[in-house]
Amino acid sequence: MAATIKDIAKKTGLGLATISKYLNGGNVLEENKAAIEEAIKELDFRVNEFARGLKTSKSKTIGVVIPELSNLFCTSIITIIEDILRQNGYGILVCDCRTDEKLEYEATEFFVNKMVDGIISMPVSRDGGHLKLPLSKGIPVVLIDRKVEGLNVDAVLVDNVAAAENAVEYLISYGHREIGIICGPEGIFTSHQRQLGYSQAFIKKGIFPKQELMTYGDYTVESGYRCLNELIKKSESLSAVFVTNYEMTLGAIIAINELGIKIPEQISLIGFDNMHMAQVVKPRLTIISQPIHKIAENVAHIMLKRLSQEKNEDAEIVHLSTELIVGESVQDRTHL
Amino acid sequence: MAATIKDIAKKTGLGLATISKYLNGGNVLEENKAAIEEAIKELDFRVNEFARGLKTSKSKTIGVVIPELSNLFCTSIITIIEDILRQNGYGILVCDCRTDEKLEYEATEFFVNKMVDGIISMPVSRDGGHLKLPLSKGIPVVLIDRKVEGLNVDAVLVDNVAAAENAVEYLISYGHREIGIICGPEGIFTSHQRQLGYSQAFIKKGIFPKQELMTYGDYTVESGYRCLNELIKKSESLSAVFVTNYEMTLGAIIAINELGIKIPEQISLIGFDNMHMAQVVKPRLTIISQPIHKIAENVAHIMLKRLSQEKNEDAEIVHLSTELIVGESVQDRTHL
DNA sequence: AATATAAAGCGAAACGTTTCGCTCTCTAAA
DNA sequence: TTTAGAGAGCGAAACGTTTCGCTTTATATT
Repeated sequence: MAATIKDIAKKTGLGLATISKYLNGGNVLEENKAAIEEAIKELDFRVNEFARGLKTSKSKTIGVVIPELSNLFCTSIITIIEDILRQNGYGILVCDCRTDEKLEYEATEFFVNKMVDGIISMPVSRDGGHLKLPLSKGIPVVLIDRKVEGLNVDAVLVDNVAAAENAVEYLISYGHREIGIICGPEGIFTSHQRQLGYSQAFIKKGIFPKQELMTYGDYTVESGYRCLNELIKKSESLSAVFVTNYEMTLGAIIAINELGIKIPEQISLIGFDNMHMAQVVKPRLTIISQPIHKIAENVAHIMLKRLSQEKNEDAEIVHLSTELIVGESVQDRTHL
Repeated sequence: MAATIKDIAKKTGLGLATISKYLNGGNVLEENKAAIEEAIKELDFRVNEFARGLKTSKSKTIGVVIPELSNLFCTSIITIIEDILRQNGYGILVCDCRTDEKLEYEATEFFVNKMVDGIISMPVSRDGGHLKLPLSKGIPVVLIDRKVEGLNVDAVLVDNVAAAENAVEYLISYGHREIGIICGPEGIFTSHQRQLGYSQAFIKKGIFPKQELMTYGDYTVESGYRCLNELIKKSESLSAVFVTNYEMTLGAIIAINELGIKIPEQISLIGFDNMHMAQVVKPRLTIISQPIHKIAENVAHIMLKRLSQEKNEDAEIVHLSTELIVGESVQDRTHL
């Protein structure tokens, strides 16, 4: 039914190889080019990607495995990656593994069977077990947010320890001591890193971080809301809270407002991500901002580089740093 | 390099056709089945989907075009659809067209060129122009949230007029008259529908809806925040607000809390979507809840049905209704 | 015992590209 | 004028499946 290059060849009187050469950017006489283009338009010819793939073993498709599709950090990054990859002819197959290692493994295998040319993963599993299969097949893998030890794989990372440390140091420097933290889920790498930064900031000042000021959410609005209420209950003298992702920051703000507590007079707050939101709320939020654009661009470009090169060089690990955007949600207590 | 069915045939001593039959669920002797399975395991054989696709013209891939990946309504639905489709062997190619008609068109064409077996679209364009191409190629299309006039296409719809009407009627029945609405972007179908329902509720009571109480956001948290502030500025006697999506509901709540206005004593609120969130906030929110699970399931199953049938029957239009979940965010003013 | 029917298996052809190895023509250099 | 070399073009083979049409074997029915 659909036109093939044979039809184009017949119509133009040219050979198969010439049409193919045209399609793949080879040298073809101007007049023949024009003829081919006309025939293509007339017959509404589209390359059959199955046949092409059979010869080239390239699907021009990248698999993306992420923990949650309902997480703004994830989706913001995907949107940008998708944009860049599509402009280069690649489509993205997406799977949200719901922070489940088993599903993550299955999704990755599914992608390999679907013949993806590459895999982008924001890994859930600690050992990156799901990546063994694609790697053994020579399929390039780029990691987001987490390096997997022992695996020689490209990764784009953010220094989460430093991010959290900066936030807490900042609070300490403004005279805060009773600082709560709303962490992510306990098993997750970034969550652990941010908690580590929190503790380090205290330890460097010779203060021992208090266990009861650490609460664990699951990166959702609801859990931020719940954890903030927990903190308020646990500590009478709580003067500041550091929230470690965007959704939980929203939840925490809702809870604080509901309790009629004033930011920053009664409680100081440092949030996470989404500068846009932070600017619009009053008082403007002091936040840790991750370079989402840079992360996504790096991931996409590293992937494109891998896809276009033969030899696999050593893994490229990009480290990006976060920024502390100062708003008005932290009170200066040094002169109190 | 990779094993093919020829290798399996050689190893088992069986013919090519038998291996193929096995792979596609035909009748094969128990003992041969076992032999094939062993060979498959040993050689780590995986069907080459390019070759299969070349013969069958099926990619086992569905393209999904949505307006925004940062919208929870969209992503919640996609997550469920993806789950169901993957369990049936289908992968989903995703494109977030940023509410841009041109990008929507390009994405759809891109998907057609990528040989998707079907397209799921939450359409941005009014005339569904982007769907002409896939439809002309006999590629099944399922629409979410919007029927396109003149196109005989399956769709899963929610009665947004009734949803908004119910919400506003409810407010009116509780004695509210000065009711603001935070609408979505002006060009968008669902946005328009909800606004229509708002107006109808008033008109049915013989009241003429006030232009100045209608504000237009863009379905983001920031715009909800902004619109609520607009409403407060515009009307002194504002007693209730109806917000027409989840993100803007969040933004509105943040704004209300910030202004120190009490819900429901000083202002009543009806939000949209995300029951989970609505339950957790205090006071519990009264919301219009869309049947996200049902929407996604219907879309996925209609698509699967289309993919497995030869003849194309008439379009199936599923209408789902929303629910008004009563919380504590609306004040009874009838006895004031 | 003869026959019909079902089950299981087989090879060859076909799907629509890309690419190898080749030829022919034209221009530029010697 | 001769000779290289580049530019442009060509057909055939190959990629790894599925499927058509066929044969053989086993079982059930008469």
